[in-house]
Amino acid sequence: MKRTTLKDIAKALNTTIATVSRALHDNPEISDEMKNRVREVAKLYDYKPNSTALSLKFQKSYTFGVIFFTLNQYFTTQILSGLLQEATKNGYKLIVAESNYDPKKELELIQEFYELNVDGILILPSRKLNTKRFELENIIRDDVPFVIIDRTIYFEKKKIPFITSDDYVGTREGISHLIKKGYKRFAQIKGLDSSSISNIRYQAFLETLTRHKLEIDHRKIISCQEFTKEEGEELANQLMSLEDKPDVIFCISDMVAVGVLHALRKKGYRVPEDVAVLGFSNSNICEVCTPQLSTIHQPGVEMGKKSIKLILSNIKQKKDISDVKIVMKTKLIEREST
Amino acid sequence: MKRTTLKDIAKALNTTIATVSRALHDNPEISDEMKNRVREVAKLYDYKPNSTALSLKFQKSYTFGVIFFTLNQYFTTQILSGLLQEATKNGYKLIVAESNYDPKKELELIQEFYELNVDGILILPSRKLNTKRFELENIIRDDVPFVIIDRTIYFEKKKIPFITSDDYVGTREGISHLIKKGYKRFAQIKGLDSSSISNIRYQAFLETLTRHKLEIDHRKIISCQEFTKEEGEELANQLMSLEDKPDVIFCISDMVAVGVLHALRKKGYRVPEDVAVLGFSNSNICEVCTPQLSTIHQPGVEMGKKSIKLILSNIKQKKDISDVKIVMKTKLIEREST
DNA sequence: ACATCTTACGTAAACGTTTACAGTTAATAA
DNA sequence: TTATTAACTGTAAACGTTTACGTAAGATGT
Repeated sequence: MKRTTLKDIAKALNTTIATVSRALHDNPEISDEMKNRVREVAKLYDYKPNSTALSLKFQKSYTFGVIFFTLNQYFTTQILSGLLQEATKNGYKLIVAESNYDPKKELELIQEFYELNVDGILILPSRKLNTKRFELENIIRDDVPFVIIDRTIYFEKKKIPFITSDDYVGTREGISHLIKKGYKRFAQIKGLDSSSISNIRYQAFLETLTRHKLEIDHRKIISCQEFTKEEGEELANQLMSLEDKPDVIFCISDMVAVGVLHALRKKGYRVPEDVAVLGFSNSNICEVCTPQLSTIHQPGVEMGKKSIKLILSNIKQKKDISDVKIVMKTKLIEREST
Repeated sequence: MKRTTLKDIAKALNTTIATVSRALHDNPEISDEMKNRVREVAKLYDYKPNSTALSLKFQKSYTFGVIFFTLNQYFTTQILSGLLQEATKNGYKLIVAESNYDPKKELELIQEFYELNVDGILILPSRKLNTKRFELENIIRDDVPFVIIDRTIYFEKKKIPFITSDDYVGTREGISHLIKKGYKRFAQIKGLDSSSISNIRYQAFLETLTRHKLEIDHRKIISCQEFTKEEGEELANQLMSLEDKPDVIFCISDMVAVGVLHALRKKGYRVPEDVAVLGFSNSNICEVCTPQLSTIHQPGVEMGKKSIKLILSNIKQKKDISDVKIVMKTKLIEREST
């Protein structure tokens, strides 16, 4: 029942593990006859090298650690799929962990990954991790590649590569398209101020309106916390109770946008005639809701793949990736809600 | 930059690694003075035991391998969440892999997991793996616990524990509730005949109708393959083109049900007045679509947790789990579509 | 005939741990 | 005084690999 080892094969052939190891690696110092005998026995015994021993020997695990703030979103699972595809394709495994938005847990998980001798760490940090940026910076080791996905965090001393979607351009395209359609009174449901992503979209929102000489009404720009449908409903009601009601509600996430749609329907507003609603991410719910939700597509799977490629370029080709900032193209997806 | 090892500490204190190891394990044979000195240096050097070395030594990795047929469904990611929570809580890691419904890949991944010395394997098998049951049976090793999630596969010689949701009772509750409401002409969109899950729901569907003396119209029972929205639309159209149109469409998944809803709306049928639609799983899309989808809740997170508990009961308490068949309660969730 | 070079294999150290067993010293008992 | 014991620490093997180095035998060159 025990796994067969080099020792077993050596014993069977009355030779040493060194010879067996070399034979299996097709080392030129080993005679063809011996190689054949070794291979035969190896096959017979179904020999498989012990990867733990190899890890110890070579000080690498062929494993990446990945931390998600949640796996409960379509976008994050798309990233996971991309990561898995590209990792397994290259002979790497993924140890997956979920931080549930807890920055302390995120730091702990990073520590744990180091103790596991992972060959690299990828993280989708929660917004809150930004507040622990200093701790994060101090914890990150220089000898294990580190990649930040879906967020941009800048540090004092260290340079850490990140990979995001081009939310700026995505937002600009979405908003300017709506402007062209004649919408004028733009509202935004953004995230908290501590979120880099939210801020980028906010900036793009503001600047696009400004460039088109549209007035910006700051009472129409509000923040949500949990990104839930319920919150979307609540905030939509809040927005529609303004005297000057918006004719566009640009949301931080698709789920929030769905909440907005529901609230609008309940109040009798027509979408997209009275109010246009624009989501973000292009998750699977966009085609499910009524009206179907226009949104800005983030290429989750591709981001995952690219992240692995990035980290592998550091490991395999020894490329310095500390300066890399990958920004992946987004795409406006027009459906019924705009 | 290198990790500090026992050797480093030993050298610093001019002693041996054995003493250091013992001191760190609070071995009574070591003097308190030595223990203190060792601990001090260990702290100073930020010593962390090398888990790879421990894995090699103890022949365990504190790692489980998990195989998903897809991570692109709400239900499967819920299971993943549950698995992760319970695993990390117990100091275990998860290596995650996606088979993308490819039975060959599933078998390969299992092999790979064995080579990685995982302490256990959990799998959500694709329906197609059933056809490779023989290969699967032969590949499974007796010394590494194996758990099947969300599917029931019976083998010739081996006994493998599985954990599923009680789809039989769930279906029965759903259908009989609809019967009570006065619906009479039941249609089912089921999966392929090779799917154990689909068959259980099919049986429950038939038997519930029979018990209530309702006629079963086999033209109203059709199969889908990909479980997509588009397929749901197509099959709904097919069902509604029968002379004797159904007044209930019971679907194999929520996404299929959403497709059905869309098709019905396009054709002008009212839901739930003309046709009731019932999904399965209670995924996040149920509250998103219009009308909101009634469904049968499967406790994904709990199933994940329970799976880890099960496998740990084998590992830690040496319980024989080969006979275990866990069937978790489902729950009818009534929303607007019924 | 002798040095030299190949060829083919063995020895042993290393990766970082744990732990059975073997010392060493000092204290205690006879 | 000497044997016994207790308290502490060191030695070395083991987990399964890889690989620098050593070595033996035969082949080649002069």
